[in-house]
Amino acid sequence: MDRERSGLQSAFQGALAGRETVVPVEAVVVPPQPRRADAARNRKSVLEAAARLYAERGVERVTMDDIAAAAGVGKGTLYRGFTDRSGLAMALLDERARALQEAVLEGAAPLGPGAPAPERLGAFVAAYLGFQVDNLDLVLLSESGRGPGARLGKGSYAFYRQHLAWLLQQAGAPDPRTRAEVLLGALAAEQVRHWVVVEGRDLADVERRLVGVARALLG
Amino acid sequence: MDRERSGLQSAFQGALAGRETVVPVEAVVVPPQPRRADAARNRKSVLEAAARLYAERGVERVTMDDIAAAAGVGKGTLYRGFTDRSGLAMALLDERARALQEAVLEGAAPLGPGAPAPERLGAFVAAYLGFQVDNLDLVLLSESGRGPGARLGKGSYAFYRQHLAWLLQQAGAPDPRTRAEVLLGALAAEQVRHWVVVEGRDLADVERRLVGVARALLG
DNA sequence: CCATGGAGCGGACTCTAGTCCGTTTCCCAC
DNA sequence: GTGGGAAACGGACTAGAGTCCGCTCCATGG
Repeated sequence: MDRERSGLQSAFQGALAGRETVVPVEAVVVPPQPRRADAARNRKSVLEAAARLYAERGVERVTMDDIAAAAGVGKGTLYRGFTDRSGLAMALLDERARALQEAVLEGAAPLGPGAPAPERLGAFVAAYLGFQVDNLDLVLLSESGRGPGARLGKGSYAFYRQHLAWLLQQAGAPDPRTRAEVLLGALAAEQVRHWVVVEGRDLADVERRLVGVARALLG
Repeated sequence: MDRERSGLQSAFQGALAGRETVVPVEAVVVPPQPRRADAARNRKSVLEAAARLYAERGVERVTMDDIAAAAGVGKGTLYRGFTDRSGLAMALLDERARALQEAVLEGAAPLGPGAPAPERLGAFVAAYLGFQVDNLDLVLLSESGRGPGARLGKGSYAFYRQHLAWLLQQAGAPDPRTRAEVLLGALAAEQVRHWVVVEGRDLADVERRLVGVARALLG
C-alpha cells in the first residue's frame, strides 16, 4: 500500500507519529513512480479501464477479472500494482482527493488559510461532505478492505485528521485530536450514505447539521 | 434478517419511522421462535458451535463450513437460519446486547432511569464502550455485511440511537437525532478498535475523552 | 551491442461466502 | 393413525477475491 500513498500524505507522516502536540499540515506533492516503462504503462491502463468500467456499470458490477481483462493485463499485475480491490479504489480517488487537499493547504479562504479557524472548520466540513457524496461508491469501496481497520490509518485519513485537529486546536477546543477523529467518523462514507442515500435527506440539511456538530465540538 | 432482530428492538421500530419528535424507548423482550422442532434444535447447535469455534480459534480462523460441520448441519441450514456471516454474529451478540439494553431501560441509575440526562449520557457512553471492547471481533463481524449499510439500520443500532437522542433532547441539546448518530459513530467498533487495539490507548482514557465529546454535544 | 539479474507479468489455482434445488422431515387435519 | 403439503435440510455448485510461481522482457554495465 505504500506505493499508493500519495507523496502529499507521506510528507507529514513522520511529523505525526505518536506526537501529542498538534502541528499544522505541511505537504509536497510527489506522486509514486514505477521503475519500469511497462509497469507505468500497465498502471495507466488499469486505472483507465477501472475508471471506465466503474463509470459504465457501477462499482458493484465490475470484478477484478473484468478490470484485468479490459486493461489487457493479468490478475497478478493488477494485484502487484494495487494490493487489493480497495487499494485500486484509493488510487482512483487519489487525484480528486489531492485537489481537495491542495484547496485546504493553499486554496482560497475560508477553506484555505486566512480565515479564522471556526470558519475554516465549517468550510472543511462542507467540502469534505461534498467530496464524500460525489465519490460515494469509490470511497465506500476504498474503505471496505478486509481485516478491519480499513478506513482509519489508510489513505488520506491522516491528512484530514491532522488538519481538523489543527483547526480545532487553533479554535481552542479541548482534546482536538479525538474530536477531529469523531468529526471524521461523522463524515465517514457509510454514515453519509445512510443519511443521504438511505434516508434521502437533503444534502444542504445534512451539511447544516454537521456544521452545527462541528461548532459544538469547539466547546 | 427480521427473524434475527430481537423483539426488544422490533417493539419500538414502528414508533420510530420518519418521526421528527424524539420519543423514549419502550420495549418488551420477545425472542424469535422457530416454528419447527428441528429448526430450533439446529439453531441452537449452530449458535453453540459458532460460539465455541470463535472462542477457540478466533473469529478470523473460522469459516462458515467449519461451523456447519461442527454443528452437524448443512450449509443451507446455516444460511436459512442466519442470512449470512454477519447475521450469525448478530445472533451471537444478541443475548449480551439485550443485557445492556435492559440495564438502560430498567437498570440502576445512572445508566438506567432516575439520574439526570447528562449523567445518564456519560454512563451510557462508558457502558457502550465497554460492550464494544468486550465483543470487538463479533461486533466487527456483525457490522461487516456486504453491500454497505451494514452497521446502521441493522441490529440494535436503532435502539441505541433512539435512547441517545432521547437523552440528548432531555438535556436540551440541539438536533438530538444527528448528535446521537455522531456519538454512535464515535463508538463504532472500527473506531474503538483503532484507538484501543491499533494505537493501544488506555481504555479509561478513551472513555474520558468520549464522555467529554458527549458533553460537548449537549451545547 | 549483448548479457544478465531481477523487477514485473500472467493466468491457473485456492479458498470461502453465498446460492440452488431435489429430498427429507415435521406437523396438522382428518 | 396417516397423508399431504409446506417448512426445513444438505451438500454440490457458482462466483469472485486474492495467491503463487515459472516465464518474460526491461534496463543497466561491460
